[in-house]
Amino acid sequence: MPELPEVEVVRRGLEPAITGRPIASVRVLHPRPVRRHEAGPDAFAATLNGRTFGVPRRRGKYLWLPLTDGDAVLAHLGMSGQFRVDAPGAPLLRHTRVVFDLGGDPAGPTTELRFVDQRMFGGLSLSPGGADLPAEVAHIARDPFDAAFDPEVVAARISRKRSAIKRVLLDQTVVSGIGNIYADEALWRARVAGTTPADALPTASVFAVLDAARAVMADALGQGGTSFDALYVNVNGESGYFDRTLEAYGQEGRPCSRCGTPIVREAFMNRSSFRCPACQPATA
DNA sequence: AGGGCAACCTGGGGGC
DNA sequence: TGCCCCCAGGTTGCCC
Repeated sequence: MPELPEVEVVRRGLEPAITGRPIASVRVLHPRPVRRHEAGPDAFAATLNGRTFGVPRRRGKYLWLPLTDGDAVLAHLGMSGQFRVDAPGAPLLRHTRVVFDLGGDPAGPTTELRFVDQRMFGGLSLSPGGADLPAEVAHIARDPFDAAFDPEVVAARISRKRSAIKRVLLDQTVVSGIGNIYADEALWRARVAGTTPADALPTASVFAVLDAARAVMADALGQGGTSFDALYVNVNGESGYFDRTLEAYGQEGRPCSRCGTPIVREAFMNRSSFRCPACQPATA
C-alpha cells in the first residue's frame, strides 16, 4: 500500500497487534521479499526467533518494527505489500510471503502476522541497531507528519530546484511519503501544474503545495487511505474510502469540481499525471 | 545535479 | 478461449 496514508493505516493497525509480543517462529514462504538479508531466508527466520516487537514506526513510506533489543525489522510495502493480522491457521492469502507466529499475549490467543505481497517490489530485512532509525532509512527526508518537519527549510530547498515541481514532490530525499496519487491531489488543491519548474514557483505557491500535500494525506488517513482494489487494505483486510474524494488522480474526462473543465491525463516520468487544465495551467 | 529509462514482479483489463 | 500489449499508490541503478 504505497503512499504515506496507506502505510500509516498499516502502522496503526500493527501497533496494538504486535507491540510487546515475542516472535515464536518465522516461516519464509518465498525468498524474494527477504532478499536484502544476505545470509538467506533461513537465517532471516532463525535470527528473529525469540525476540520481541516494540512499537511500530514509520518515516514516509518506510515502516519498521523495532525489536526490544535495539534491532528492527525494516519493511517497505513497494507497490503491493500488505501486513495482515490473523488467527493461527486462518487460510493463507495467495501471495503470503512471510509468516510470523507471535505468542505471549497474556490476555488472548496467539496471533499470526503475515506479510503478503503480489509483486514483491517491497520486502523485509533485519536492520541491526535500527530500532530508532534504520540506517537504510537515513537518506529519506522527514515526512509532513513528522513533528520535526520544517516547512520553511523544505520550501527553501524546493525553491532552489530546477526540476518540475511534481518530480520534486516525488523525491523522497526532499520530502517523503508523497507518491503519484497525493502529488496530483496536492497540486490540484494548490492550483499548480506539476510540470512547473520548482524554482519558477512563487514562494507562496511552494508553501501552498506543501500544505496541500500534508492536508490531503491527513484527509486520506481519516478515510482509512485510498483503496481502488483489494491490494490496498488495512491489517484486517478492510478498504479505505478516500478514492471517493479524489479530485484529480484517475479522474480523466470528469469535470473539475471547481470549474467544470474536464480533467486531463498526461504522461510524466513514465507514469500518468492528472490535472485540471484550467485551474492548473501549464507554464509556456 | 538533473533527467531518461530499464529493471525488479504479478495480474487485471481491453482489443483482436 | 487465447494472446498480446498496456496499465498499476515504488525504488534503484545505470547511462548521458
